[in-house]
Amino acid sequence: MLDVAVAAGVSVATVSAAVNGTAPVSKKLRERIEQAIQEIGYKRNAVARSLKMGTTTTVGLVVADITNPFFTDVVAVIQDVLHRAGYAVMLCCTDESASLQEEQISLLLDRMVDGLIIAAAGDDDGLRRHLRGTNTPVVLIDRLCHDLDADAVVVDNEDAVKSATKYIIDLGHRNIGYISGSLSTSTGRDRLAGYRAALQEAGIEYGDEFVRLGNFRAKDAYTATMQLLTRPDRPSAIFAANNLMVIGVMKAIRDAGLDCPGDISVAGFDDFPWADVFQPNLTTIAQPVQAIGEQAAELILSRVADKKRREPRHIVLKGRLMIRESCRPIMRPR
Amino acid sequence: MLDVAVAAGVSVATVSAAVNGTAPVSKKLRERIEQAIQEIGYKRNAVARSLKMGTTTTVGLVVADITNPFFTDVVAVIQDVLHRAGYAVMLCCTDESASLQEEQISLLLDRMVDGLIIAAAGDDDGLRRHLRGTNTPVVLIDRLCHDLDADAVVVDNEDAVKSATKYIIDLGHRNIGYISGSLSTSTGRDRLAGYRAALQEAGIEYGDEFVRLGNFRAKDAYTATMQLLTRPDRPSAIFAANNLMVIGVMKAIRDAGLDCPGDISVAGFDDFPWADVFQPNLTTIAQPVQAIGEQAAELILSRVADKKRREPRHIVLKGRLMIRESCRPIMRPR
DNA sequence: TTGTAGGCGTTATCAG
DNA sequence: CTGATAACGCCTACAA
Repeated sequence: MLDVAVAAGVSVATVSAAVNGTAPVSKKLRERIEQAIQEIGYKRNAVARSLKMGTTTTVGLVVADITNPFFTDVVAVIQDVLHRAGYAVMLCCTDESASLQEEQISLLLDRMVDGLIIAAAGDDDGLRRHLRGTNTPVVLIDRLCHDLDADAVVVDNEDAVKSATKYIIDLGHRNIGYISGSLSTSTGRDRLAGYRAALQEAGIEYGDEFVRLGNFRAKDAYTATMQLLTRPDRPSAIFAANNLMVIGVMKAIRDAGLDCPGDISVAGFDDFPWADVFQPNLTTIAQPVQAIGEQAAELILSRVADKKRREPRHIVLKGRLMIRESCRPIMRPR
Repeated sequence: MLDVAVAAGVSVATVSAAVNGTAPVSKKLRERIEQAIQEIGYKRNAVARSLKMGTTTTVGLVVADITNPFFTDVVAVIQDVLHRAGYAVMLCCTDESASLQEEQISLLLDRMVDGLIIAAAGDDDGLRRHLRGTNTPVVLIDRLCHDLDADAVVVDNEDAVKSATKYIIDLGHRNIGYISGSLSTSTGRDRLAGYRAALQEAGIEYGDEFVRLGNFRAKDAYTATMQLLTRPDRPSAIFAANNLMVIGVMKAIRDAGLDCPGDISVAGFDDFPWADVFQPNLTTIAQPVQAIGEQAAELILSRVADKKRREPRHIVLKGRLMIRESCRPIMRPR
């Protein structure tokens, strides 16, 4: 910047004013400065600027699994609106590990991100500890954190799973397997609660033996499903609590020599772009990814702009049941 | 840091030395400093550090489409190894737009990233112009940029598509449709070249009417495929030049009331985790995503560590044809 | 309208 | 071993 200043024969203050439009600068000088900038190839150093201003125009985004299409969809829209607002996003991935998550958040906080959007992984304690200290705005997405009064945008998981389970029950199923996500996340807990609520409402007794932990991952879901399938009273339907796990469920069904939906019905949380193209067409719960991303981005933007507003805002959106062909009615002896 | 210094009764210089291990500090003082740090809850300000050091321990990662599973897989491993090395990654998404790409690169360069990993979108001119000026290390992934002597890790696209096309030809197909990616990317061009090479080698005449532009997107691939399917001499097989486009192709085939592989065979670039679970099991070319990510990350790391080494290194890996069930032999009248 | 000077939090250099 | 001090590049009073 100093180079530009001498080249244009002005002071650095004038250059700064011209570049940022902070103070009025005569047209003549502005032009000289523009030209000098071109010639020198000057680029403003955002690091120095950040140090002085105490703001980085960067927000940190930490998600549990960047490989999960649901998260990538959300990340894409967040990235899009944040970029439009002049913000960069630093993406971190925690691999569903609480310790990695703490590291990543530290890393982001060190770099003075202006805000943090987090899809929390694992245990809430670490999160709270890390976030309590700072006054960096935080918005939680997808998963809530108990006792942390941050903004959040989530889906009504319980309601969504409840209606999907009800749909399966209405098809005549009674033995319904459930492949659960990690219960240390709010989504894991809420979705399971939806399943139980639907069962209870239908007067079906809940049995622990029908729910198996899949940890939101295809591999774990595979072995969990295998356990279900080898039971003498194997379920006639299975619900998987996220997209990755549905894949594992389907793989297990195939390897067990079974057919979906012929032998067993399947439904899962999260939709796929290809869900209605390949067989069997999967019945799923579609999340409003676009809205989630937009709301999260706007929430963080408004927080950053106005740090004082204190009452946390929770936005809860609805999932949508996409009925396709992977669930089939069952004839029950009467 | 000053607070820590006064709390520990030492100078900031000593604190800095203790924190970074830059200079020997007596055990006694070190302990006092440690304690003061705990009490105050001091965290080193990475921005100030960056300004002083001229290094941000951050690398920029710009990809054309964060929604594409191929890219997310690669991003995940890059993120992983970079994080392990203490680097943060700033992710930007260009949506296959050249202008957006320039913006994103500017943004990253402003923030003084130590290195740049780029899956280039669109036209090469802008890229070159932006990258020539800086001496920030760059490694290109997936797509090359003509006349830019940067490190790169790519797949031998021509070879991979050639062998896939040969496989289809050996099945007896002669009219083979090709849904191409954007020809302003090296992958778009190289993959098409592979298709043409296989045709030529088999003595099949190449016809422009059988190749349609899908721009690496499902939607464009859908309409492109529809054009192919409504021809009187509709192809008996179609190859799609990436994962997103295969989805579009399959959707079009379904909507045209056709069956794959009964009526028409399909193969595509990029594998899916679920490719062998749903019907039809898709025949694909699997890319070595793990290796691509690792190599790219290590390349940028070594560049950052040692800026002087000048000769660019190109790493080219091989794709692997995953033969499944979406291509079927054809009986030809003789 | 323009210039000068001080400081953001660190680190490096050099005396003590 | 430890402490004072000068940058790093930018922005903002305040003065001219």
